[in-house]
Amino acid sequence: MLASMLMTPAKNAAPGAADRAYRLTKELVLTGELPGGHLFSEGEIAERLGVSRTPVREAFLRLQVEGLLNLIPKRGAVVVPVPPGEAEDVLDAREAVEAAAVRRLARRPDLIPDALERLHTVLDTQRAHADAGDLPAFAEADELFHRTIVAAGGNTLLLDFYATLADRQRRMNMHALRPIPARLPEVVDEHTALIAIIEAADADAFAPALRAHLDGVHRR
Amino acid sequence: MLASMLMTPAKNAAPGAADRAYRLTKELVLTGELPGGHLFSEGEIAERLGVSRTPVREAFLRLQVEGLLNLIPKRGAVVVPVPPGEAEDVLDAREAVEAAAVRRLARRPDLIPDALERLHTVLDTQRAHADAGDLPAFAEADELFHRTIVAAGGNTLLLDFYATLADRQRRMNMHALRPIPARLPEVVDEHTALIAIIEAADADAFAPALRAHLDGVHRR
DNA sequence: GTCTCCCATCATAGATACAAGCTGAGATGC
DNA sequence: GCATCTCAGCTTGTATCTATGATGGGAGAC
Repeated sequence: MLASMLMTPAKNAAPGAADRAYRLTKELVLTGELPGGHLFSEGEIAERLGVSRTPVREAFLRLQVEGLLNLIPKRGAVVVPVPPGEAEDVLDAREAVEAAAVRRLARRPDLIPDALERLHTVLDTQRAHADAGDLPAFAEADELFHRTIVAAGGNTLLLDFYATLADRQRRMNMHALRPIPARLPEVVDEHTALIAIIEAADADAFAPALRAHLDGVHRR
Repeated sequence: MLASMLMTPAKNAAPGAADRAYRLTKELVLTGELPGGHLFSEGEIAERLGVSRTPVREAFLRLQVEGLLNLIPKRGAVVVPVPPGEAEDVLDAREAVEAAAVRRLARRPDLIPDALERLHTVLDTQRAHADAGDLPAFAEADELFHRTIVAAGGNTLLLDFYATLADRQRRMNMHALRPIPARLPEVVDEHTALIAIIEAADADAFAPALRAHLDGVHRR
């Protein structure tokens, strides 16, 4: 399910018409190209990809489960609009999930060294992107950093859930904020501080620090 | 998405072959009638329900997204076995989600009175079932109690996620433990204590109390 | 007896065909 | 002009059909 997790971007040797339909449609929704509330049909996507309706149907079902599409029985599919308060909900959920991962680490200190190594690697990458001023790459590294924290906890359920949160965050950011170049070093510093807290296995200190960090980045 | 949330158990006027297939298959997996690791095919379910394979395929896809089925390209569907450590993961996740809900309540005290009323109602029901010694009803009320806490937080994302956790918990309990009659009053008492903490809006006290409670019930 | 290769069998993936429901625009009556 | 009725067109839901891939068991070589 999270197959493309840590592998190189291009890998899937599976052409799979259903997957293509899924990815395309999801991308259209997440980027806002299909705006919230928009009604469209399986046929449109099918034609656009040159496939039959069957794989598109499959894609729509997955997206409905993810809560991005609302399938109306004999009418079509509507893009679920970003609900009011979604930003708050996503941030709360992210905080809860990441904090849970760190709590687990505090209980299982043997997992910490490996986690630290991965986090430092990601952070180095992110710092390089910040220095280079590459905003998209920076944002991607940022997402990877936080996901790495969650992955370090080793809780598959939380990791999968976190992936859906990242999707929603991406969709929101599309319409709202983009990273401010001047703040990039600040973000890197805060990440460094988070790593220090993880290293100290101080689970109680992590949650407030993370909240402050997320607030600063996403609620300015 | 969580349409059947608070409505009476049976209601959906939509016969929908796809839904029937979904519910049947999910039940077979959750009850363990289809054991973990078992390989089966769309055709079996299709024949059993007297429908074509198409709606069954739909059901299988949903179950794959939920992580209960693993669809192998040209082979069939295997029931994902309960992974080792799943119990720990579910409990950690439940703790994280419920605690997040209570943190939100602590930040939004205006939501607390309504939450308390709902919780007391559910708890009364549960107490009655305990007195009557109705174990299944007690277990159901127990699940509703905890879900009510999450719902009170008003975070749709967390509530939906929590529903999937409840499914997994149900599946695990099928193979492992069942409630011990002698402990029922104790559970009610602990729930009462949790409500008191919510009433006091003491978010910091909630997480440890919940962990102790869940440990007592599910990790004895 | 054991290993290898080949193919009959079975399962999915996708395309196509068909049935049934919803909707909105235009016709109709007043 | 306005309300209502009707129906053509579009969309989904399900069934059926075809192509392709995977597998396991048996024939045959050794």
